[in-house]
Amino acid sequence: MGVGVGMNVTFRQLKLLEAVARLSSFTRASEELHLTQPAVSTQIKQLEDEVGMPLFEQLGKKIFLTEAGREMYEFSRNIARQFVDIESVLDDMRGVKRGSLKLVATATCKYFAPYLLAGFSKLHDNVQVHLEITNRENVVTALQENVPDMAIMGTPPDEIPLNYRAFMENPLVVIAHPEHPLVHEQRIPLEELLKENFILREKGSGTRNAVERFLQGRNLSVTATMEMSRNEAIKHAVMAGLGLGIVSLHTLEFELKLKKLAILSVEGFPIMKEWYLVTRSGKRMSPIAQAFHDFVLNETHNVVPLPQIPNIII
Amino acid sequence: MGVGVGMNVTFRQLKLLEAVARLSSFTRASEELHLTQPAVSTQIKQLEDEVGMPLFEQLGKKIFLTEAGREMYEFSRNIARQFVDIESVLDDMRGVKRGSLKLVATATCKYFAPYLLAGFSKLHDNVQVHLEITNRENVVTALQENVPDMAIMGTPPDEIPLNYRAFMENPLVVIAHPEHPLVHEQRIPLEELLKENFILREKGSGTRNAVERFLQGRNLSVTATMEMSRNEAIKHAVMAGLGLGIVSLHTLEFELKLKKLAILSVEGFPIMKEWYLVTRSGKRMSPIAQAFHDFVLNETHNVVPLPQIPNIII
DNA sequence: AATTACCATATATTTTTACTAATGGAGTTG
DNA sequence: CAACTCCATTAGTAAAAATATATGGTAATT
Repeated sequence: MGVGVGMNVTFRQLKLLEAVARLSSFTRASEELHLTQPAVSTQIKQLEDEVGMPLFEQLGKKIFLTEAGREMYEFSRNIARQFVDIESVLDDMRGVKRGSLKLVATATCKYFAPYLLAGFSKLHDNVQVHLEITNRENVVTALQENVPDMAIMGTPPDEIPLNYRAFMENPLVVIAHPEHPLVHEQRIPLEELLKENFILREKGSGTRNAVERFLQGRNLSVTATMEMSRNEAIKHAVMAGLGLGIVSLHTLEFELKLKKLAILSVEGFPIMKEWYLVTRSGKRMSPIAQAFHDFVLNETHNVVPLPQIPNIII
Repeated sequence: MGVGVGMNVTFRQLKLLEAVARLSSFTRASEELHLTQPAVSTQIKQLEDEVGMPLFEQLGKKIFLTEAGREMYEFSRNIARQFVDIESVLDDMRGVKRGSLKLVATATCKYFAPYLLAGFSKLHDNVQVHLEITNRENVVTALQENVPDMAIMGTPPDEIPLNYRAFMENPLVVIAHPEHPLVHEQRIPLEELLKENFILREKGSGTRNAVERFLQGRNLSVTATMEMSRNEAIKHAVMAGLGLGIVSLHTLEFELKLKKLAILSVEGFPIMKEWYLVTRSGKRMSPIAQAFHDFVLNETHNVVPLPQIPNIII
């Protein structure tokens, strides 16, 4: 059932009550509110009917509140106070001063998404940003359930109607141990590359899909000697000399600087994917979400460090 | 200035918001509130215009609250809660369960008014009763300023328009020291009485006025050898043998029982005044005030002990 | 007694609100 | 793909609510 408010009191009546009580005059209240005096009289009368007791009494020229009137006056002050509160909350929300932003992103985003959040947070003090990093499947169900304001992922799903915007390149590169024999070759043909052992992400992962689509376009395919569900695990396997890997360049910031891994120059690589900002179509974005959206589209390149590909001329 | 409630939100809109949010459906909300779906849509839209942000979003078939919507939902719950509170307060007031009653009374009332209050209080637990005993002048100004719900006095003033109802007799009697020579005479003629010394209330007091009017009607007058502003003082003076006094019978409860004072049998006495329950005309009596008014008119004789006049056959 | 200040009330008018009916869009379901 | 659900929107109409205008009463003021 509903709220159980039996009374048919309107805010307007409370406003009038407040004015009349404060000014001790129907006439002056009517002037303040740009009404005629009878309008005030009838409204107050209706309120009195709702309350079931007189709220004012006129003795001679003077207007007094009855006891019920005093209660209702107090009540209307309380209500007014609540309005002031909610208004300031709404003002803040409109001004992107306050609120929250909930993001969901696929695993690889953890290498750059924090830079985006940090940059955005710096601009909006009282905005709570929440980022959940999870696998692709969970990202999709989160979108379906309308949990986040937005998602960040490499390939928008097609199960649900979505809006997406690419905002950054996502180069997939082949990585090898720095002392791997292929490291110093240029423009390695794919056929040659595929003779190597590969440590890949599991089937169904965005990266794996992209690789397979890429090879399929050339009537080739790859078999993984090992499958791993974490980029970190793949990198370590490659560092351990167990084979080659294919990962997003974003995952390699430190390993390249420390020369723990090398990027191979392979024909057709890097596979150029993109990172997408994804919202459910029809989603009414909050001012904050909109602000973040704009921020990402305009400022990503200023905020996210993309590792350089050192030994390859594209 | 006013309350500063800029928003033109109506209570109705909040009710709809609450219903839509609770049922996650415009259509079902419209059914619950016996409205059509477009009516709900337009009201919510107006509310959204007031707020300046969308409150709901539709994704697929499902309706979700936006963040602003959640704030407004919370807000409407708060408001509804306040309404519930005030309603119970008003219910109590209507049922005479709660509230306050403010009385003002002239000095002599202190001998019986407490019995009225006690009797009334016994019937109404949570009613705060306040009684102020003061001189006649203050009672009048209190009435003028509309401070009390009601006044109790012996002679209603004619300076202000009033309603008054007599509720109890107020016999004025002549008192003497128990060994005064006149004590055993019956039907003492006034002329003889007036040869005595008199200790009277000051001019302008209700008792004094009544006495003077009474004598004036018979072309007589009295001069006070002493004037005192307190009934207690008069009684003590009489007990001390300084002369005769004229006081309300109500003041004599204990003195008669203890035979400290005697009442004389005087021609034309006791002067029969009455006690009046006085309200400003036009005063809208609260349920409590009304209840007290009725109580006094009906129950006074059960509650107030009126001393018997022992040695006089009226 | 006349005037003034103030509120109540009746009637007329305007504004708001809601309904009906119809349509369209978006998404879900069979 | 068709049928269906749900909400948005529009137009026309009816009903309800709020307001204005005009008038009258009461008490204070002169």
